[in-house]
Amino acid sequence: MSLRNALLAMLTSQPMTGYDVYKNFQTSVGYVWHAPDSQIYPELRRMEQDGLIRGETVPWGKRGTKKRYSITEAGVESFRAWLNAPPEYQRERDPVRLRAAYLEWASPTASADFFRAHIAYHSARVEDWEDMIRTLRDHSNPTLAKRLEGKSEEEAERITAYKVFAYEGMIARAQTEIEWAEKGLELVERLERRG
Amino acid sequence: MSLRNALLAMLTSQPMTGYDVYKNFQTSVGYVWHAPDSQIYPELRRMEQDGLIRGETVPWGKRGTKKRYSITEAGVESFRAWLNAPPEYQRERDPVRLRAAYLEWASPTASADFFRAHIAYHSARVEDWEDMIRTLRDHSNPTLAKRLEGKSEEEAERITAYKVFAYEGMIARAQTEIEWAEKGLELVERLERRG
DNA sequence: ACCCTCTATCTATGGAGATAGGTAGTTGTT
DNA sequence: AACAACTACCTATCTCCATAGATAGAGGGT
Repeated sequence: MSLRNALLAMLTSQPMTGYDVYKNFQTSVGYVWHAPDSQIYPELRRMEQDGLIRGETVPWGKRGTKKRYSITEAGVESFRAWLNAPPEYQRERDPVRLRAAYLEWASPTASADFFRAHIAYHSARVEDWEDMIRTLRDHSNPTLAKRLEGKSEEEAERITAYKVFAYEGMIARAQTEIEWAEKGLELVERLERRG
Repeated sequence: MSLRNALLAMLTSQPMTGYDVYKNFQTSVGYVWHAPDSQIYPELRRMEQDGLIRGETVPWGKRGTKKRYSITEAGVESFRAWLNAPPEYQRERDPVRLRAAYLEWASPTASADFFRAHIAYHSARVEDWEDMIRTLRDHSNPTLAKRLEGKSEEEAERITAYKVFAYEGMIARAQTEIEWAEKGLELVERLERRG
């Protein structure tokens, strides 16, 4: 049900077409929640049927049309209910740790490469999220800008603070992964040196 | 494909029935990779068809039978290939961070409860994993004990070290989550006090 | 003999998501 | 006029996983 709430979250900022949402999922929000268009369009249709959003056909060019969705009162209610409900946790399913636990079966080179790839991946994510925080802080983020229209200084600060804090959480997690993988390299070095 | 490799990982220790695997997935290995029996039994059948494991029907009581699976050479090969291949990363999909980013829509009480639940959940996981590390270190873990049979002191140390290191990674991640959620409580306190 | 719990396995349904296509109109460039 | 690139939306298939059942024998206690 998180996809549905990710979509509602976006539509609380402004009305959007499925394509707009898809584009946002590829860039900004996509760094927290990703979804392909083949999942977005059908879900939007279902949400309209459930009365959470309302779609209106608007012209596009001479002959073309597109459908722009707006969140309804029921949609806002549903989104609020999700945020106020206690969180649910998935069972643990961690492919990286699963592999790490059995590295005695891998070659020393592959083990080291594994940790180096882990560091590279999370370093790249840290940069993405730091960029994201920058656009949130200086309000150059268009979705946020739209969201803050007509809001008081205090409200704007509050809204921005939660978003920045969420991305800081992503960064903290990634940095922990990097530190762990660096220790992993040392461990491989120590255990496999004598081989 | 990680389920398949989690199953292979278990069967590198000793031959097991589907039920044995299921039990282990609920306790030891389940703290890294969880799977329900409705997923385990069919996957084992598919793996047998693919020649990765071999099943033999063994008697159980007077009339009953059960099927015990052993890993084959091809299975070991496939497991090794997985461990030596570069890791693949899923797209980001983080329901906790998604919620955190939109806490301006939640009530202050619900926001604080959300972070407290996050702390409680991860604290419980830390205890589970610390227990797990204890049973690995003192070799009271039966699956590990079986795995270390006939191994040299050095080999045993090496095998154990990777498993401990994997769980240390889980703990590090959980502790980062706890620290983040504690900062979240402070943030809620600061932002919502004046409401 | 009865009952409970554990062992051992199976099926069925549905949601979520990945992957890989397809169609059609628009806009801008050469 | 041709074209590429982008906007806008749709479909199909497949795997994974959750959830919720069902069946049947084993082992132990009352």
